[in-house]
Amino acid sequence: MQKTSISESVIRRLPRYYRFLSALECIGTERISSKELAKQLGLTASQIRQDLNCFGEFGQQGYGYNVSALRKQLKIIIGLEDKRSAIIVGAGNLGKVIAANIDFASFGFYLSGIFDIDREICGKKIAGFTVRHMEELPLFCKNEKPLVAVLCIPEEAAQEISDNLIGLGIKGFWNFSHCYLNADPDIAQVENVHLGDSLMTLSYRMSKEK
Amino acid sequence: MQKTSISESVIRRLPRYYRFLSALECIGTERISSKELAKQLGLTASQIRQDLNCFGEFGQQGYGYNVSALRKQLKIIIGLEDKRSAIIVGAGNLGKVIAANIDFASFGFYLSGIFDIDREICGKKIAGFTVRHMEELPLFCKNEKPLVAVLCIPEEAAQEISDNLIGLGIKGFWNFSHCYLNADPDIAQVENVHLGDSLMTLSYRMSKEK
DNA sequence: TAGATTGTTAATCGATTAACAATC
DNA sequence: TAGATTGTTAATCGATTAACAATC
Repeated sequence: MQKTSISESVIRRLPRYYRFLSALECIGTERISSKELAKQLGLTASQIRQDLNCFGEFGQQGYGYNVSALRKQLKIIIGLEDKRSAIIVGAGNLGKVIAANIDFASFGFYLSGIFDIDREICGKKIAGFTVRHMEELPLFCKNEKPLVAVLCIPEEAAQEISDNLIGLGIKGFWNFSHCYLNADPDIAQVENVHLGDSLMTLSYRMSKEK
Repeated sequence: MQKTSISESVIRRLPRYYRFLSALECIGTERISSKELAKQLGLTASQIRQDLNCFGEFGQQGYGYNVSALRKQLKIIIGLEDKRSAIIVGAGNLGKVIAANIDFASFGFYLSGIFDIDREICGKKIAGFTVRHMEELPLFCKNEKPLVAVLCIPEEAAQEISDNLIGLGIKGFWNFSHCYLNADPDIAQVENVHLGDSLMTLSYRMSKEK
């Protein structure tokens, strides 16, 4: 189905393609050429054709790409049609926002539980879920077998907790704690969301010293 | 002070260097070689030396780099010692989390105001700031001259509001709305935080179809 | 058929890595 | 001095862009 190994740069562009095609489909556009797509996304037509051809031949000479068909393909490629169990670990402000605002279903996940170490928070309802204490994790994971953990915990706790979670069968982390997790890529995938780094790059570009 | 133009890849690595050096300084490490730094960060020594030499000569042959001196330099390079006014636009869940959890001062910014369009929210206190109505923005910007706006608003509103803000003198956006803003890089810098795209890349890597 | 646009190969460009003289 | 490690130039690698035959 796909070329040997897809580069990180290509993977990072897939969501943009998918979102743009979704928007096109919404407004009823039926077909689009790589040239037009490139123009709208600020890329080159070559690049888009190269990227898509990593996964198959989705276009037609002389016509271009069918918007809904290509969108559907990308949806499958990115894995958005899967239904994978996810838990949130850490029910502070950030955990709450994510539970309430991320539509996991549209990313191929469903939320199956929210955990915190603070007994004050446990028992409260967030986004329809009763927050459980982290000591319930082993049993919960044994039964529910969540695949992914969203880490909304402090930096200091992240490495230890993620190690434990790997032991409980977690295979992927969406990591909001301010650290880079150390995990064997054969065992677990880590997607770091490093808000501080993001703000620093903005700071760099705003700084006068250039 | 610096080579003609710094590549995006280098800029994205600067925050990691800075954070790692901060951690080293915390535990009292005085010097470090590019070799050791590379090992710890999963990069190559060459790359680190190349990156740093974009900005100056901070090391010493036979010794390596002085941790606090290099950290200090990076702090200046990234602009973290600046004091730039920032506002939050959109005081929903996300705006609240950012107001409460991001230590703007450590990134070279200070929060000067929080705005929302919903009159229900206006007047309430968030992180010590009284939420103001967005119609106060023109006057506020004229007086306070904020440089950066953190956009915590829905996708549909983002382009229009950011255009208005540019008209009011805003020169940079930390954009949490789920869209890519269209802004002339000569006029305003945009740093997009696209949580959906981030989760999609994790989805891709977790998907079985490979 | 003629025009358009793909998939794909070749050329270019830029970023990463390796090598090494300079020097602390 | 000898060993270590830098700054920097050269070599390699990979990603992007250009070109074009295939074909709808």
